Amino acid sequence: MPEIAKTYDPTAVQSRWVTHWESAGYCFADPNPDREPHTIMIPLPNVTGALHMGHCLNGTLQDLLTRWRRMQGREALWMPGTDHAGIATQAVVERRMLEEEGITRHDIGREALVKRIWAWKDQYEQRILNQLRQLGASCDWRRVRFTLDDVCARAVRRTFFRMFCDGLIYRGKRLVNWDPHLQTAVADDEVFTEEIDGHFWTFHYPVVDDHGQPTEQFIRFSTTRPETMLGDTAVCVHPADDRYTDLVGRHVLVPLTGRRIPVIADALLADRELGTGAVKVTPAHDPNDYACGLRHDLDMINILNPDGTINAAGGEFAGMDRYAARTAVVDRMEQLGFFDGVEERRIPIKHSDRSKTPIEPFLSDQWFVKMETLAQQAMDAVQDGRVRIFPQRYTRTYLDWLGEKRDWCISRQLWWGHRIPVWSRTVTDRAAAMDHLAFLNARQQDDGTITFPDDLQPFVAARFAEGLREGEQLLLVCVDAGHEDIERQLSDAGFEQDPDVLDTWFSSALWPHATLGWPDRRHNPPLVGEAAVPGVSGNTESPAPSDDSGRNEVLDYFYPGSVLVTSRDIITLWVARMVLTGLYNMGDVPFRHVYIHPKILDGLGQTMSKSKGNGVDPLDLIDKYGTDAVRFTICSLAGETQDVRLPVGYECPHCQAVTPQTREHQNLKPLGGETPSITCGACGGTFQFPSPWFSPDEGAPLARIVSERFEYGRNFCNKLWNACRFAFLNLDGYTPAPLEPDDLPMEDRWILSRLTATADQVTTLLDRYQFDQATRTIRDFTWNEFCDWYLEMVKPRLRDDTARPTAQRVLVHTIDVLLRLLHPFAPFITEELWHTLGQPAPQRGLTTVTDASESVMIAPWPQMPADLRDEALEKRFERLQEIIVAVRNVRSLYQIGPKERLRLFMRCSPEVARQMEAVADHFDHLSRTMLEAAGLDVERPGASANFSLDDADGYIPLEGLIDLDAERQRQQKKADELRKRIATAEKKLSNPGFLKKAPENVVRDVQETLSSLQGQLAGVERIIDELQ
RNA sequence: GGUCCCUUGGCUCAGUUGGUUAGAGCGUUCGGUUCACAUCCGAAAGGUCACAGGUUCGAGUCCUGUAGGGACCA
Repeated sequence: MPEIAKTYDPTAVQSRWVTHWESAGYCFADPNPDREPHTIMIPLPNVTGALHMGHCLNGTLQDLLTRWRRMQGREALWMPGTDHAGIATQAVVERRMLEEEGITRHDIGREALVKRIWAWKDQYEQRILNQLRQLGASCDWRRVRFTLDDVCARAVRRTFFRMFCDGLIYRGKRLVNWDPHLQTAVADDEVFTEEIDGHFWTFHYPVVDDHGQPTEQFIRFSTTRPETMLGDTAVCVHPADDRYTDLVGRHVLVPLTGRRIPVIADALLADRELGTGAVKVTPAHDPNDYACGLRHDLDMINILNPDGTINAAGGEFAGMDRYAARTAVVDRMEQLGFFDGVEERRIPIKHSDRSKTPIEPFLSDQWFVKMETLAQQAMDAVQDGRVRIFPQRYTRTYLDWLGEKRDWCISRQLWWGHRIPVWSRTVTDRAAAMDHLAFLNARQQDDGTITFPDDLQPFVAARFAEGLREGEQLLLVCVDAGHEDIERQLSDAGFEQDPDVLDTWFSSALWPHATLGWPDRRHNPPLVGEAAVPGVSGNTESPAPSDDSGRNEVLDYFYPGSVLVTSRDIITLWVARMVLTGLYNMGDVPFRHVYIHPKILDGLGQTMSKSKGNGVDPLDLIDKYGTDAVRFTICSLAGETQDVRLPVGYECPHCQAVTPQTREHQNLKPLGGETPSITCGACGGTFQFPSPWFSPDEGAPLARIVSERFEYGRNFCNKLWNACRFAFLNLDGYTPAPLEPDDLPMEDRWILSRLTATADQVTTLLDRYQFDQATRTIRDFTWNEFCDWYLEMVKPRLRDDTARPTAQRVLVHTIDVLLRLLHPFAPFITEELWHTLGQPAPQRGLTTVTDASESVMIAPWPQMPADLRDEALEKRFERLQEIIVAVRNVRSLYQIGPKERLRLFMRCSPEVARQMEAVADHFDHLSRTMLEAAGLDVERPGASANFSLDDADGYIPLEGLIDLDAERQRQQKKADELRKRIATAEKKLSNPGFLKKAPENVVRDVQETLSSLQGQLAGVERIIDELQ
């Protein structure tokens, strides 16, 4: 018999099986015509930092689905990989560089910075993939991809090229968040708002007539940024504002620039209630003004240089820093007599998260994807059900966002990412422009389109765009991947590649087909360690080959995916874009289902995020509670509506007291000084703690992160472990043999019935992505039915030579099924127990005996025969449970020790009496009670405790222990309660509306309840009588 | 400003299309070292389902409004 520890120790078990599963290749997925595929693409975590509990939930659910489908016989692919996350990753590396070496990217140049970022990426990619492995993720690790690797890069180039050819990509102006300190644009989510002390100035502009001559009228307005007056191109009022109606359509003069600008009416920008009701409009330096500028076709004047100084458009203020210019502008306006006053005010200012300095809205040249048709197609796919989103309410988020059809800005002024594959040079004369492309034999057609010879056309395209200056033309040439020779020739001919890189989402949008090798239709995608097949033909249509020269079977087989598992903030950023590019490149959706899981919040209710410093490393919790406990708990929390709040604390390494994590802890950083530490409130010792901001000092006392919510999972694992431990200790002499279910004792038939119901229910719940309920269902079965009742009931049989073989077989079979059911939730402990069980019981089964599979991971998902379910039996079993609970209640009430044997008398119908007698043995060992008598003629023995069920009264003689008054009171209370319920039921049944309109079965149920309650009341009243 | 979500015993949460007596874990109280498990076993206490209206024979569940909390988009 195997040695088996008294407590489940996860650590050793976990590392053993991670290695074993991988070397056995169970998680590899390859095209297999005999199986239906099941594909999950990981929502690629970015390489800025380590994974936190949000990713842990995300990964756990994907692994659960993957393992479940694999057991169901599907060829289950879970594709792993990471995302380069352009801005975020470049930002961390730049910040570290600045903090540790005091240098910026301009000091080291593009190539060196990118090299540093690659080093960072290598480190974190490894860390992330390791975290996933420790979580038990059964990804196909041979297929790991990274959004900047060769395979993904080719997909990016091809997509860009196709969109360029289709006229879906264009260059245009756009307001971005400009960080003048770092001289880069930052994304909206890299910006935070902070209130600072500022000023609110009021000025006025003179209204001028058609000849530019001042009239007597003025318009007053207020601003927090006076320097932007240098770029004003309108003054705006509300169309319904009577004060200004006559001024709309006329002009005012900007005194600083001498510019004559219109007074316009715009209900979206102007607010009658606010200040003077009039606002200045600076379209090039304010998002709202920009939108207004587009609506009214206003001039957009950029007044800033990239470093935040005023440019030539600022006239006399040119060259001044924007804040110096602000003072100078106010002074000048005052001198000129247009200044009306100033007040102190708290002003919300947007700051760059990267430099912590204020950002400026800044108009710049960007690349865009036209969304009109692409977005419509992506909407159609959800509306007609080709993609279904669970829970359904999130379809609205998706449709609303896509419905705006705002063009997608895909360029980023960064160095880390896919460089935009466009080479350009300015030209003044379109007709002569083809000379620059003579080496490619380019020709301009009558309609202005530029064509290339047939052998070049599939991978080179060119077009004109507006240049930076008036009248200037830009000749754009886009080249597909794999044609470095042409790129070189373009450079030689004076073309320059665009310095910007593509938005990260552009590459992650392609993830579902790029990782499967698209656009290569002739070769399977390379596995880790293999080189990509070079020289893929540059056919823009990339059709599946019709000849036998090779097929990308992986793409054909695994696309489209089955389900995408992610959280709701990703719906717009990523889900929508994946659908869009999937339809565009593949002509089919990237996945059939999207499952949106809750977000993990910290103890303060903020979402856990890499940038907030409140992330909890799952490995910390795994270290404390074990992987399965973490997985099981987190699954149990994954409901449909609520986010998951996860308060954590630091466990003192000296005394194990827990200090709850606060916002202060989250924000502690060394900032060049000592590593932060915490003083324990219980023992006064100090310790360091894990943080995303720094590494603890070598050898310093280190707290680990704990969260008592995971005790739920840990306790469950231990319970399961011990249930199996008990079984193994009782499997001496086990022999496999087929059983006839109908011949089994009641408890066997009951547990098999319950097991069948449980297996069915879990399957149904997983089908609906109801992970929390599935978890609860399994736990309830395991703990409350299998352990609390079945194991207790089977104990006597395991000690009985005659009964033992059958008991062992049913026990083994039940555990076998249970381990399989639980495996997707808790892979490690189930695998360990599967192998432990395999030693005494290598062959098992109920009606047919087979060899157990070599791993539970590849064992079949339980599908129990429907006829094992016996609801009538379950009903009878419930009565048995009720009686035992009632007896235990009496024992507890009268404080009778567990060893003292009680005697039980039951007054009930002969039929119930027969059933009681059949299970009388169970009374003895489950409640240490002898069933003395059962039947209609049973009389209450004197001095006994009493209880009353639906169809039976019970008496337990307790000589000398019964307190008559107390007993009477207890029964009275019970009777009162019953009368109340009877009144409720009677009221219902006397309601004609209820009888007429309620469904028949509901009425019948109430009638049955009533008679049952009346029966119980009669029993209690009889008992009360007898107590007199 | 728009959209969505949440408010159920001390705490954290379930509650499927409205239908018998609203459940669980933790915590609390009482009692337990019977040869699987004290990360355990047995028993118990504890809820006018945020508030106000409405629909309905019937509302924790559907509708409207109010208050508070949160998320996403602008």
